[in-house]
Amino acid sequence: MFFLKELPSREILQSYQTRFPAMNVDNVHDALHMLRQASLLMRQLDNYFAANDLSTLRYLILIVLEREDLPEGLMVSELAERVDVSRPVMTRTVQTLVDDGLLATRACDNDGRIKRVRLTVAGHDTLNRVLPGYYQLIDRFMASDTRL
Amino acid sequence: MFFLKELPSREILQSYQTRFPAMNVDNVHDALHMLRQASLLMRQLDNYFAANDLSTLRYLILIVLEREDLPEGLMVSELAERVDVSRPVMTRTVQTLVDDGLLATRACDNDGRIKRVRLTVAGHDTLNRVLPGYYQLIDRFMASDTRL
DNA sequence: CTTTGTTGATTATCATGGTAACTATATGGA
DNA sequence: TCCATATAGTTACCATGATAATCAACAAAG
Repeated sequence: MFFLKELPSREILQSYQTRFPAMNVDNVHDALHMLRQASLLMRQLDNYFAANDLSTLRYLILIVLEREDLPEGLMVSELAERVDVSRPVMTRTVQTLVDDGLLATRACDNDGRIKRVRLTVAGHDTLNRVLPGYYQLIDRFMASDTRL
Repeated sequence: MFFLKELPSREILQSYQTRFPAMNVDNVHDALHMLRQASLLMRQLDNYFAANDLSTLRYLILIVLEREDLPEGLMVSELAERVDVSRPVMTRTVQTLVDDGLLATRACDNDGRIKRVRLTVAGHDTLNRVLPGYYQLIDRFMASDTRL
């Protein structure tokens, strides 16, 4: 994600308001502020995960699997649904996590179409290694956030 | 951008808190909520711009140029700086906007390295066509937002 | 005036998101 | 049973972000 370095001031938004009366200056101002804050936090998170051989998506897959904690694991399509990403992207990303030893897959006995994905021990370990710094990063970001 | 469909409840965050005492439950909760809201709004904006032969980046380039309103226009690197995107991406995207007739470029007289980018009439028209719906979309999103 | 370094823009390549189309398996009705 | 349809996963391809390397033009020092 990315966003404007310098957001439009309220004065500039006011001038747009005369051109487009439907707009609400406060709502637009708040929305732009939120988008920028989210953009900055996402960038920090991306960098943090990248420094730990992960990505935001790879992390989310691990955390979802840990949270569900099903011995059978989850289907690729269930993961895609929960993380809100397309199935082809999930297929590809799960494959890289299997290659890296953080996930394991098994064919389903009853249904030949289904592949079940679960965390390996290394996957659990990676999560435990990464989570403290993740929470710390969020804490610091929110503490320094000059919200309205 | 993307994000979890279902965020961890406060209870789940509490249980993580016992494992990782450094984390602040409220901060993490607020941060995750913000990230998801931003993700949902970004998706709506992306769809809106795509339906108007734009993208978020293409829109931002147009709005920055209109806001600065310099007859000479802006350099590619100045645009990249303001929109917070890499210069190669800016080069590529400016080129597509020139191809579509929304921007025009001119070499600088004094300095052969510099290329100045400015809005065409069609570029201005596109902005004016797109802005009302853009503000309306943001207004509606913020109005429906169940913030904390 | 030439060499050296800097700056603006671009090219090449990679990463990671998406959609469309395909394969294999399962399911349900004629 | 057999065919039509649906579902899970994948493959192929495209869009758009990044970084590293390259090219051309400028500037400054010897």
